[in-house]
Amino acid sequence: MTLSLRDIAKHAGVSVGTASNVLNRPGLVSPETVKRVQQVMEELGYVPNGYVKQMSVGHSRTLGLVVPNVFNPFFAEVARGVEDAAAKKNYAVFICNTDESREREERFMGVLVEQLVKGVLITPTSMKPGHIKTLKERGISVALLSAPGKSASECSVTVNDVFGAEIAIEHLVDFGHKHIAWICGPESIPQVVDRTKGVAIAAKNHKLEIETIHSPSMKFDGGVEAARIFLEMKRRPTAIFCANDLLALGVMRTLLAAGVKIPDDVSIIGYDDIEFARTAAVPLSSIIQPAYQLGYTATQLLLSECDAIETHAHQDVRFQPEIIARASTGAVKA
Amino acid sequence: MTLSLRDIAKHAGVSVGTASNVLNRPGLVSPETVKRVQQVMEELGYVPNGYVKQMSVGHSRTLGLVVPNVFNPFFAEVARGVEDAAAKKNYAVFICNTDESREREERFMGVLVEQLVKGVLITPTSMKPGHIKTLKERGISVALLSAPGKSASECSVTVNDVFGAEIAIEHLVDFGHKHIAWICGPESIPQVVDRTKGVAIAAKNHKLEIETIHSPSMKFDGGVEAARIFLEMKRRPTAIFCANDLLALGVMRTLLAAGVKIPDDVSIIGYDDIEFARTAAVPLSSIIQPAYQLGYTATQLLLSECDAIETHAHQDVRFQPEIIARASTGAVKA
DNA sequence: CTCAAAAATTGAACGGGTTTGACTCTGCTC
DNA sequence: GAGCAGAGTCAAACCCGTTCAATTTTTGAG
Repeated sequence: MTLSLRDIAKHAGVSVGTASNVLNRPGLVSPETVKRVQQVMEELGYVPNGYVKQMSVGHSRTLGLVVPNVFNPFFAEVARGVEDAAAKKNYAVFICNTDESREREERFMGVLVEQLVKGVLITPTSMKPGHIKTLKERGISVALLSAPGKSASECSVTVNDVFGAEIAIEHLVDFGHKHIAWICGPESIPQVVDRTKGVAIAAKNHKLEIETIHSPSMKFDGGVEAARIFLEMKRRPTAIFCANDLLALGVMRTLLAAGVKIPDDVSIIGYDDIEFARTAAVPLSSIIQPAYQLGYTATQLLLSECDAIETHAHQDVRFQPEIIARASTGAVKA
Repeated sequence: MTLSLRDIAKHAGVSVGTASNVLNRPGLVSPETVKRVQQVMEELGYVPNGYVKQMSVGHSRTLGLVVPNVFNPFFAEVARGVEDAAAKKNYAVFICNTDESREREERFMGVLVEQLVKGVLITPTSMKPGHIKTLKERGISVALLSAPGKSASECSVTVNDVFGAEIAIEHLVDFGHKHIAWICGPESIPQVVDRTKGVAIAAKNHKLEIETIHSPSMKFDGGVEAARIFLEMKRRPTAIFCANDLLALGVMRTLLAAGVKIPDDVSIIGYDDIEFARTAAVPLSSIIQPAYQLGYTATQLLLSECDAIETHAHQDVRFQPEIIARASTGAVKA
């Protein structure tokens, strides 16, 4: 049914070996033969079977990108960086969306191993390093995306989340806020942990009162839920720092709907600076992360490891976040 | 290096065939043997080589999802539907982002054929049906996502785009608008064509004056650009209908920045009702499409075709869009 | 024209699963 | 105790592109 290289060889009157060489080392084959074989391939519409090829060669030209939520514009931007870097080296990218679920994360690990991907870029949702060990045992390179590499057995590209949280809080302090709500996501997420650390440092430095509200997810809904909790507090903080923009937008919507004025009654600042932050009802102040860069750099690192696994030295690249102040943060009203 | 089924067989003291049967037809193997082999697999941490397996079987358990822009929340939602439906039948999904580029679309087609995906879900950016034929020749099932199936050789799931555009325009007409700008994307995109049709029908029915502004892309930037053109018109329309929400948000931002009041000076309505439409500076009126459903249904259809290719009858499922009116549309000011 | 070196080509082995036809046991019937 | 069905197991064939040692053809110097 499907066309095999043997069919091509037969049609072109050459051996399989020669046909294979036409594809992979045309230098070894005489120009006329190359032309003839290529013509037959063209005519019959031959496309090599990638599975067999990769099996024969022993490795693939695919990468896996495992992120908690592709639908978060921040990760979308990261993914774009990854794809561009991968495409440059002719790699394809398998995007895996774990939806912040441990179970899905594990399922995908299995799929990736089965698919014999060459390398995996992962933003771990759970801190469990077991997965990564499993991958490495199978000879799959791993790079950590926006999570610090602790094991020193893989590359990582991060943005300084501790610092990012610090400058976010300091921005609020500049406006005179002393009582601040910190809406954070699941503590299994490394970024959340670091940002919480940053909040704590800033709180200590400036003697702030921090109210932590836990959201079960880093998504829009989580923000809606957190805002409800916020609204029920008897003594409301004057400002809110959210672990990402999606949360912040959820919070903003809920607060506005409840008649809370932003920033007059409450200031809000998010994290990630996704495209929609600036188009929000009240343009959202946020912390800028170089998302595209993050993905691009991580992929370059990963591919350099794949290409030269022996000589490769693991690196941790760290970017610095910046603040972008918009209308959602302002001075405390008396 | 890597563990093969032969290693497992040797360790468990059985033949390769039996080991294979343990994995695939445990019914044929005695309970004790199953247990013993499984134990060995567990201990040694065996993961079957997916490539070989798929090669041997001749097909994979992967689907390709080819969309113009994963980063558009609408497609993100579609993708989620696809993933859920696929996961239910234990398929993995390869997400391919064409970025509205013909070249990328073609490149991915090659990758998908090579990867021997079982089926492909595609939202064609170009109208070129050649790709699809190529896929079908290779025995890969295809389903069209939100594009009408013309060839009757595949399933399709669409939302009635002609009607959607009609109700959008009629909504504007209800507010007294007679002079309307239609910001449309590349005409190679089937949805754009249909929506343009709907605009034309409504224009005829209500004797409207339509100004068409072409945007090179369906993305945020396209909206920014289109808005600049709009601002330069000597006699500005009183309302704008955008081919999708991303465009509309780009337009909105640019207009607001230029001091245009929405909806007092200009009404804006988008298409897709992405999550961010309602959180925009001026909550955006839009046309709701059942995005998740779209993806889910298309995948079910595709998988039913994959499972029973002979008995499968192609279907065209068509959803109806609905309008959601928000603050961005209002009556014409005198 | 000869012969060795270079170029081109061949064909079989390989990889790691699946599948299948053959074979060996059981346990049962008559 | 012969005959037989069915369960369990095995070994070999197969899938298809890659690779490489072996063979054939071409080239060109002497």
